[in-house]
Amino acid sequence: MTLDKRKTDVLLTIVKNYILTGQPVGSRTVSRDSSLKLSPASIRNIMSDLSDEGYIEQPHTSAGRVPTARGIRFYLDSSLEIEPLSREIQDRIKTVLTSVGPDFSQTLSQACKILSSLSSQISLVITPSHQLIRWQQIDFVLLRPGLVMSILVMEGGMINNKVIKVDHEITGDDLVKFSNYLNEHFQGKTLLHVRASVLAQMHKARKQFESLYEKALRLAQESFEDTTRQVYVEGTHYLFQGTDFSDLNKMRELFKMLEEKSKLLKLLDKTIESKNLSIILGQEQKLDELSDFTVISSPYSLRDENIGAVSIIGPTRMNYSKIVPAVDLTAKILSQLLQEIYENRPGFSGQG
Amino acid sequence: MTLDKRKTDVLLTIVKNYILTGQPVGSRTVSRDSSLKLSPASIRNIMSDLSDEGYIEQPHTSAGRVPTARGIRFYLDSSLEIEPLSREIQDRIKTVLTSVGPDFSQTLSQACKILSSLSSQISLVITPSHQLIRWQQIDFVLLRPGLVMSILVMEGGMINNKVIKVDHEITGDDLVKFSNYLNEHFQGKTLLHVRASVLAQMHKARKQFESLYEKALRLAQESFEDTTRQVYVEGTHYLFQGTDFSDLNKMRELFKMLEEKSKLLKLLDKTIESKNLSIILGQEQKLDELSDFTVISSPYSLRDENIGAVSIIGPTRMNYSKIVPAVDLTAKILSQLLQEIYENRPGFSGQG
DNA sequence: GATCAGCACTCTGAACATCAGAGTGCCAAT
DNA sequence: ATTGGCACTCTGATGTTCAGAGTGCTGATC
Repeated sequence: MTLDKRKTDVLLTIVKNYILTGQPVGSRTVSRDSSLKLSPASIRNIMSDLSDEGYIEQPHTSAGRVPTARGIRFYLDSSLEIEPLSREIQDRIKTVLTSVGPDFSQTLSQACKILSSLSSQISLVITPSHQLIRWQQIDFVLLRPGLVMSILVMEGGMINNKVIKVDHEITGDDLVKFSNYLNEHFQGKTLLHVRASVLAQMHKARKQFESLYEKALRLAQESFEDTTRQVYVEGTHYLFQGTDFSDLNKMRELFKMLEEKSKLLKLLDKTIESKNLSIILGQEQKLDELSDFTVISSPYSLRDENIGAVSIIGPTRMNYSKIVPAVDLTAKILSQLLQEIYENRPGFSGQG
Repeated sequence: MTLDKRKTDVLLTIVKNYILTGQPVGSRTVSRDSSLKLSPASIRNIMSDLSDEGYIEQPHTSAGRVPTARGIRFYLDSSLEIEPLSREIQDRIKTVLTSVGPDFSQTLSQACKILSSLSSQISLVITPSHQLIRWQQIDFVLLRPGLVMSILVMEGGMINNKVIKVDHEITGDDLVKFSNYLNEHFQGKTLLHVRASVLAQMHKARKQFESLYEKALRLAQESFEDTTRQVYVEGTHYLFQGTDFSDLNKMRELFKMLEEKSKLLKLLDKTIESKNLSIILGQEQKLDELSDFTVISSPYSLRDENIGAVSIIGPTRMNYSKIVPAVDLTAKILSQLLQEIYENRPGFSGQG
């Protein structure tokens, strides 16, 4: 599905102009802005072809052309030149992210804020997938008889708490034994792996282990549940800046979606899988809540494995060449930070 | 600032009608709807007086009248008849709130959700003020050398975590000593009190205590900081339902505010102080971000002391007689739950 | 055969006029 | 005090006109 030089040139001129102005683009504008020296009449012929091929469309007979999702996609794939971020902005992101405390979830929250303010768009950041991240240590604290808090420390310094109901007979000493046992056996594994092992062990447990360890495993399993995953959302008010789309319904749908964590997680988790930054056009994906919106998402990683993602969401018509590198850099810096924390962790420095 | 029977009657008719329709109310409508049997012409005279006294105003010369903040306030103070909630809805709130796990912050989050869906408005719930709630127990967990997690359990079962940087020399044994010391001395005090005591003790510490306890106190102080307070927000999309106000700017301002936790907390914390439910008219309070919006907020309590609040925020024109009791009841049930948890706590059941 | 000037045609959106409807204020009659 | 009547005002819907922007097509030109 390639286009010849002329068509490409015309299409890109249209897309760029549209992104800049938000208005349909006419043949005369293209003739003026394009590098090819053609009269509007010739341009019109080319535009007619592009319409037939589905790259652009007319809101009505006598309007200019507006790029379709396909047209935007072509632009993104073929010619998105990424403006390198100014040294100043790079430093700003870096200092903001390194200046927060030792709690990595706060770093993520900060990443969300800075990204939103840099891009003037809604920003989303998801905490690491429990499926993918390795754990480092688990602790249990007896809050009162029958109630335990589990504290799960992951590689990279992320921390997860959960309050769990247990038998009233379990004592603080039991909990220490539990955590020792679990730390010994499962350190350095992903939660996905741990959960599978736990289930397998529990199966065997009936014969081999005393019931104490059965309880430990059951407790571990509950701690690993995905309920503590988070989505940080910032900058919702930016949605009101593009006053151009009067379609309040679309906005409402979006806000509804932003409140449904599970839906957001499902969408963004998909972007973790792709190696690099991904751009999702709502129109293209037939996502009702996202029609007219675009998601730009880039995964962050630890030990070269993607575990989470930072994203922005905004109107299809946005300044990609400015925003893409911002999302990209934020993700990269997060990865770098994680790696540093990982390498400095106690007891592991020096060895693999 | 009382009004005679006739004026009162006319004003209330106007307010009720306006809340119902959102449209300016004319003299004929009032004549028809009001209980006094007066012709439109007479009504007009009364309305003219009400205008002069600032209870109602005209959008333009030939429009009907719209109540001012003052008019709404009069309605709220004088004649708000609260529809009792149906048994069904009462039960629904109760079951939702009692069905969540042992973590009280999840109960609060659920309260926010159910309240938003019941009222079809944006709902806000704030976690207990650290100034006001008493603590029950503190624990420390050594995450790695130099990094500690503090776990603060409050009366009523609320739990607060914080990750704190400490000296690398502090060991797990030290932490146990710390928590024993703190639990012994400060259990049952409010955090405000504890913080003051800690500061005082630290002053004396130089002479009387060994440096270990100085460290304990310093750690305690950091755990008590207000940074972990939360605001739950749900139902933002409901703001789009009243399509009538095209003023996107107002909406944008509101969303901006909803993202600023500190500002929200400041606003809502004030409502904790009042004994019962309070209604804040943005217009009345000269709150820029809230002009045209109303906040209905009711405190929840433990041991007859207000510690937090549940609220909804919506257009000035909303169904008060339906929403007020919903907010009220939600707060009451939360208080009840807290009380139950409090009374069942271990080691205290039976004694004061 | 690609290019393009020229032309007829279409559609939008702003400007303007018109008009019914809703509401007001005031006055005079009851 | 109450109210019917009347002149007045403002809004919002409707219709008309018109310039502007853009298109598609045709036929001449290189």
